[in-house]
Amino acid sequence: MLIARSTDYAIRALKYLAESGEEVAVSELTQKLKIPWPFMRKIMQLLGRGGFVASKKGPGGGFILLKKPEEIYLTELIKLFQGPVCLNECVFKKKVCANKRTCYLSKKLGEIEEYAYLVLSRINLKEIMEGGRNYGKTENN
Amino acid sequence: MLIARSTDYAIRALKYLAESGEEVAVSELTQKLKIPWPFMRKIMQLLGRGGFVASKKGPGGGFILLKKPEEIYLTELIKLFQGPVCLNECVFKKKVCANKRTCYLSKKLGEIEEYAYLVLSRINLKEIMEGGRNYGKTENN
DNA sequence: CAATAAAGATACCAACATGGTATCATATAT
DNA sequence: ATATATGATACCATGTTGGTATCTTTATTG
Repeated sequence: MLIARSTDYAIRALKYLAESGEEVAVSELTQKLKIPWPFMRKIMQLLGRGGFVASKKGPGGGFILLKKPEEIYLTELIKLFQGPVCLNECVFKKKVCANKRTCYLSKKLGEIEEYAYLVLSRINLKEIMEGGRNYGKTENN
Repeated sequence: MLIARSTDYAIRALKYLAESGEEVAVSELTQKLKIPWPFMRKIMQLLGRGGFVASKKGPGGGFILLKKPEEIYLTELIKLFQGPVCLNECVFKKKVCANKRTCYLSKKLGEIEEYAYLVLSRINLKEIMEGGRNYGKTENN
């Protein structure tokens, strides 16, 4: 799977922050986005460490977007929540396959990965917000 | 990950069968390919059910290739061992995301998946055998 | 025909990743 | 001072996947 749940939640949260423009507490996020509270907190903390949002403690505190939506690229979020985009890691993690360079399959998988990265690295939050008018709304809303 | 360990083992086994041309027992496969015996058996059984190989019981029995290498496509093997190639399944398995059709991200992920499928569906065993002269040889051999 | 060598079927186990929870510490507004 | 927010971190639950074990069935061969 290219996009994990955590990444998806992060996108929704960032989108919400972008639309709000002001400080938003996790309690609000969790209510509006219907995402489990402690999990949302964890995600916001990571976003903080990743430099996407700033946090303010205390009453009235919360999170605020640090970057412009058009500066937030999908690959960066994926990297933060799932590690580097990778589709072709050789099956033999430890004793790495000796023939990485000459392996035909590895080459082909590499091509796919490259393409995937290219597409993903061009997608930014702004695009997502505009392109999918209803991103992040499930059947239940 | 696009290719799981089981699929990789299957490819190696098929390659071995193709090169051998005759009935090969799991015990031989397991020795030559350095793959755990019971796991190899399981994989061969699946390959049998998938119609890639025929089996013969009893002494001297084993598995023999049913198709020509150029007729064995990677996507079919992947489907057999990992299920359908899928990179963009919506995170919300049960209550499926209502906006699949209008979701911008889903569209983009779909494009990637399509490309991946295209590349993979064109790769056949013959190509792998020729292209990667040493496919399936790890550092230890 | 008995013994043996193979596969068929199936249930089980272990390790790891991921989604999700809980708790205690720290900062800040009022 | 107290309430409300985040920071850090450790823990738990579930699913997937790699891997194992066992019992049954079939066929060869002496």
